Amino acid sequence: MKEKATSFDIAHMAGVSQSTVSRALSNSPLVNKETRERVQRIAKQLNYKVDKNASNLRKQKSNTIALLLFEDPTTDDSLINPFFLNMLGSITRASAAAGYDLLVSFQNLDDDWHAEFEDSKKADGIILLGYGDYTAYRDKLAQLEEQGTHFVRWGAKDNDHPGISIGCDNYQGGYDLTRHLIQLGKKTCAFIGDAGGHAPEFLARYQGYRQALVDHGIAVDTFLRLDANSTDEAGYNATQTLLNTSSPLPEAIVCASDLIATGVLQALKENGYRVPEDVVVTGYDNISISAFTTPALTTVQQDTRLAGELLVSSLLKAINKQAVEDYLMPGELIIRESCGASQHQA
Amino acid sequence: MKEKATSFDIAHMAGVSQSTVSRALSNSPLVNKETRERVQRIAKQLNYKVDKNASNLRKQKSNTIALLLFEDPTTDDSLINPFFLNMLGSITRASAAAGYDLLVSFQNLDDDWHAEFEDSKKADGIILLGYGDYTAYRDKLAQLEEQGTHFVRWGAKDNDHPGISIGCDNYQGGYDLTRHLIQLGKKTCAFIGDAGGHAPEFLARYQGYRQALVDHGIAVDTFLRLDANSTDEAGYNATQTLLNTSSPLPEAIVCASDLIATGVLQALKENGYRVPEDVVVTGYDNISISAFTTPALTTVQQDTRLAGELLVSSLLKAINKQAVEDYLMPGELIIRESCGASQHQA
DNA sequence: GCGATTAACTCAAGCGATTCCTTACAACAT
DNA sequence: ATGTTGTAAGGAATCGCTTGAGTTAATCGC
Repeated sequence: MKEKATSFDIAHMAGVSQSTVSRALSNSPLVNKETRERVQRIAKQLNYKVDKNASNLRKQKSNTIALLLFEDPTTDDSLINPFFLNMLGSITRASAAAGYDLLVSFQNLDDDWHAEFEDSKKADGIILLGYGDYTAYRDKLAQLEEQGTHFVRWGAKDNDHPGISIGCDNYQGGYDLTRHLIQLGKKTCAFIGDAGGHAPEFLARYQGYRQALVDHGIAVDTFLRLDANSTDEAGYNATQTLLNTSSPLPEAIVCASDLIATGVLQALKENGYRVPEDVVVTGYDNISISAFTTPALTTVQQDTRLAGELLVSSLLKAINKQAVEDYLMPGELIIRESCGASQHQA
Repeated sequence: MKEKATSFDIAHMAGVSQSTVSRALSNSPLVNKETRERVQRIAKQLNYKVDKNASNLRKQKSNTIALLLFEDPTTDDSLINPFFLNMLGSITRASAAAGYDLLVSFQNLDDDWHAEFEDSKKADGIILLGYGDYTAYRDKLAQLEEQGTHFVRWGAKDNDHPGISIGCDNYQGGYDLTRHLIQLGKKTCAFIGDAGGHAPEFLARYQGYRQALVDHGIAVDTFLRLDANSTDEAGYNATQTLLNTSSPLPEAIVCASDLIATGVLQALKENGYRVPEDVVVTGYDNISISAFTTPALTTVQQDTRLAGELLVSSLLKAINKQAVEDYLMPGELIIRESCGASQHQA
């Protein structure tokens, strides 16, 4: 195996200095067009590639974004929430489009993640992704900020938290969904999902749900609010609880995520209830599964493609010291069979 | 914002030379235990992290794996096949466990990917992931090999291809699935999936299907073989074609992937056919959707966790110049309702 | 025609670690 | 006292590239 070529080799072959090679390869106007093309031709011939480590070391920047995916510690770690998997896909695309490499890493919220990436110069900035109770990690975020680390966080803006946030308007989504059910004539709505605050997203969805009830003069019944983290299993269990404690069954069940909703559908089916005839169900996220359940889930779609692009572009702006603002994306109501509405709406 | 500390700063504070700091931080036995601990303590205090670029440059190795995900150019690029998304998750975990960073990148098969990563010293090795017709890219793989780039490829071993492969035994999977249907009494089985060779995985599944038919004395009817790439839409369309051309309907439809199978289910439902009563359907991959379709899909599960671990560990072995062998993992038959069998089997 | 401008390069100083090669010093045997 | 180990640490040369400063030689203005 031949040694890998360096810029000196190219310089030698092209009969110019090594610095000229460097400039030529970065299309600097400081070098004559002919020389530039000659150098580039030779470089291509030798299959030469700039050594990123050397280049980064010298430039003190890595052209790399680190993506930290936080696993929900409360769920089985063998599977990632499909929603985040989609986000990962879209972030990958967006950063590639911006010419940045993407370093992906799974983290536990408890780990020492806050000092790993930008400090070691592996990345110019960090994207934080995950449901999760950032509250307990506020100090770590604060430390990131104090270190001057550039980062963006997925989630709704919370004034308590340092740093910039890109997120979906979960409150509005929960509101829209619930209002839709009310307009379909449902008088009693349960809510299944961890609204206790571990996942701020879920809490916001709950609050939207609650406000919709209030605005339409429906009393909020705390017995109709059940805890569940974002798994189908938790949804299944919560439904069993609901069936045991609440009689008659509410007319609608609003779930904090599609994953929960699938478990709910399962439990209802096993207990002989028909959806949407006996009870209507809604999810949240519009993960790929939700179009294929029976009945297909009415849900709220978060635009993961846009989200990925916004996360990346905001981070890059921050890196380049431009002003960046938090952004709250609207969710889109996706109406399918599980809510019992027949007409579709864009 | 204070400047980031370098090893010189630590050296100065600890009253030792910079080379001693470097040794102390890498736990070299060449430095006295007390000195080592003192240096490490100071480093932690200053929140010092070794500069990866400098370190990598000097060591000529990056402790990073590049994952190249090839998109199927024939499908809508906005969505990634959920199976590969799962693989991505498991590879991420496995490489993190091995202490390697993971650089993720989406590529078109047509791009210049073959010379990007290891050459520029961004990664010590490459994992190639994607369905796909590697045939047309054999020369690129060969070039990788010639450059001395370390890489592992997801997919079945093909003697035509350079490099090592980790894959699932798609032939056996297709065989098992089809035999299962035959044992359930099905006499006519269609196959939907691109068996034309674009996706070698699909071809192997088809061949297994075919052999099962032959072994049980069932004639292979080429009219019952339909083309479809791995999308639900393609499955839907193929089913329409099947309904138009084949009468009566075959007793079973074997699909090359779960995604295809969901489209098939959809089309059958819209045309008033019941699954599994009128016709049974099987998928392949056991993506998360397949447990939630109605009826739930009988399919073959590929162990993505094991696959990820094998890909990573094989690559690391190759990097360390140890012998590596191709590996063909067995698939596991997952029996659900769509094949009409009532009993479950592990 | 001569100083001033400009285009096109070359020089050389880092970037921050790693690591081979010395050196310093104490302990021990001769 | 002299030579021989062994242990701990320092010196300094890289790794391959980027970039500010310095050097030519040609072009320009008046």
